[in-house]
Amino acid sequence: MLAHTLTRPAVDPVFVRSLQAKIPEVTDSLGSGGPCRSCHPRTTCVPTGLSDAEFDQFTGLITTHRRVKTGQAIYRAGDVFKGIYLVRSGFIKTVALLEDGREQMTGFYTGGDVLGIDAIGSVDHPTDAVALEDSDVCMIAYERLEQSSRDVLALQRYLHRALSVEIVRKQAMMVLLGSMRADERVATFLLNLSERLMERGFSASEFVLRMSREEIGSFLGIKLETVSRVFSKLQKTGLLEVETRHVRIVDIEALRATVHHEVA
Amino acid sequence: MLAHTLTRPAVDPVFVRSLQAKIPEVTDSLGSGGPCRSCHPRTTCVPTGLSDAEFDQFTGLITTHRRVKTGQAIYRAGDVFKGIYLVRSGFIKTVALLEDGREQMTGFYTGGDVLGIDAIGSVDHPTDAVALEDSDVCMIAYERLEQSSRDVLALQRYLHRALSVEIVRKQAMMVLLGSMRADERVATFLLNLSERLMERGFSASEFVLRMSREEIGSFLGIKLETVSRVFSKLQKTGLLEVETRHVRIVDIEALRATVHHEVA
DNA sequence: CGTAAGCTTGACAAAGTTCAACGATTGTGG
DNA sequence: CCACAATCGTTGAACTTTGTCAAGCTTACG
Repeated sequence: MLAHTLTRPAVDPVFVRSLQAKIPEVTDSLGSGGPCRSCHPRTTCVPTGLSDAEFDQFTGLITTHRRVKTGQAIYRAGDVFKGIYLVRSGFIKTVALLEDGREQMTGFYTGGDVLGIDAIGSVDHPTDAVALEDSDVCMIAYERLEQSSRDVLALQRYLHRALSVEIVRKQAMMVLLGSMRADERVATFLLNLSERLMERGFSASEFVLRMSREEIGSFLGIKLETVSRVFSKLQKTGLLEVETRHVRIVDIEALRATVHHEVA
Repeated sequence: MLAHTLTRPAVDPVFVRSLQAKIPEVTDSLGSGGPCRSCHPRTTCVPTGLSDAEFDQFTGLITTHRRVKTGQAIYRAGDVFKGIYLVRSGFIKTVALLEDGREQMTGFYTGGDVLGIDAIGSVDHPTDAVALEDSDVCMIAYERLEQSSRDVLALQRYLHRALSVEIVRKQAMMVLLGSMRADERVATFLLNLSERLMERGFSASEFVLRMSREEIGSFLGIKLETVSRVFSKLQKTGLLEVETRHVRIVDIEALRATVHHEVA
């Protein structure tokens, strides 16, 4: 019953700091009761409705704890699926590769997100997962999770929710890719990012993009030049301030209005 | 132990027939041991690795068996999520609706597919499910499935696989929507359809589309006119024969080559 | 049998891509 | 620690693809 000693710390208020002072004292917290002790509890990450015993059971599932440097892969498409990953800190992209070499970004994952869950019914991973900055992930072996989610209802629900979140997000991306114009896509992207950062305690209006224009474009189904042009346009119209990777949302309402563009 | 009396009949060789002679003797089979007795077992539908007892347990999960007429909804976005559906026969589309009225097709489902699984972690359904022809679906109440998948490993795996299939399909659609040109999208769509029909025992080269050009377009992120033009072009180049909704794939290899268009 | 809905095709407009040049930022090795 | 190379980002101009609008035709349905 260590759960009451749990430090779920107030999250870093300066978002940018994660770019400089990365990798907190991981090994330390590993020494004192499992790496998840200091994880931020989210709906998508550590289940919230767990008893102390259940929480211990959950953190006990963690098999591996891994640091990845910028550019390194956590797994590659075709790798044998061993388990899912909880992102502890950092920023990770997942990429699908077509036979002819074309790439499509399928998702961005940050602290509190569940990664690699799309492989859950398969033998191997369908995508690459690559760190966009030095990151920190925990693996839960699928076999153990499978077993435990049969024993503990809360874990089963947690797993189903994580899967559902993934489906709903992908579905939302289908809508974006299938029916939005470039400026709507970019606006939606920024609003989503803003919201997710806010959930994690960062500023909703000012942040640093960890991905290149090309990666944004690949995610949104447009070219990097188009991304750049939309940024410039949004800046010109006063909704946004952009300086390379530093973004400040000036008029969030107008940005929201951009998405549901009234066809004049 | 009734499982050996199971009639998993050879599937209808004439695909078109499902448009005329729909709805087999459902009520009869309901009377004699559950509607799933006559369901075609698929990786995505009835689990294949079940013992007789497990199979009975699975079919015992079916709460409701429902017929829907063309145009009727199985559920609407916002409806309370009660359970997932197994498509027994027919053809169903799922549609996401944006605030400003735009629609995006998120999927097509036919015999053997699992429907509504994207709601599994939520209170309500995120999409509409509407029948494109008279169809037949079975509902499995989520509460019961949740319980049973904790008791029976094979059911747990089945559920996970169904969820995974959904994610992987959506991911594939993201790739299509994010990186393919109109003719590649249409070709991919036809090839997928062909493959899925073949899996179900229908002709892979000749079939009837159950959806309109507009619905295809919505699914593929292009306008109906573009769908129509691509069909015409593929016909002109001899890869395809199209007559309104009747399609015959003439040169499947060339169609495959269309997808991975060598950028000359 | 007529009407509505769905499909095709053409001409034109708009959005996004491609290619290219240049400026800015980052990271590395001298 | 500076300088230079490599990568990344911006912008312009021409081009390609797809969307839009409109008309005419076919098919399905009441």
